[in-house]
Amino acid sequence: MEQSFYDQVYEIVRLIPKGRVTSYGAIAKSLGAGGSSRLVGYAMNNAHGLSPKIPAHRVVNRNGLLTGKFHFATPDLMQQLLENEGLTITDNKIQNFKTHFWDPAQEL
DNA sequence: TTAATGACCTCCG
DNA sequence: TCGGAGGCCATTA
Repeated sequence: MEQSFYDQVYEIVRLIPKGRVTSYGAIAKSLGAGGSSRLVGYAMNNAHGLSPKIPAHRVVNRNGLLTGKFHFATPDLMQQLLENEGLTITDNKIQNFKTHFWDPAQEL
């Protein structure tokens, strides 16, 4: 199987530095698929059993909201992981999201 | 090949 | 300000 959109997503997600977060749309856009923001989330669905582990908890929606937290082993896992990275989560939302935002296109 | 799905994003009321 | 509906596009069955 050739390097599909998935692999691109996985690679970028793995490049997310500790304590940083990004959005699905930003990843999709950096891949040149601006409109396929949903594909990023879809890829994450398969990223569950991949190795090395994909820090999907560092990927949130445009509002910095933990929309996909229910897809983790436990809904609290995502928030806990982010807090463990030094981030602050309130109401399933990342505080200072803009400050901790990591733009893949900026690194690539 | 066709049809259905999805951890999103944006617009309209 | 809040809620609902549509659109994008690749992957899977």
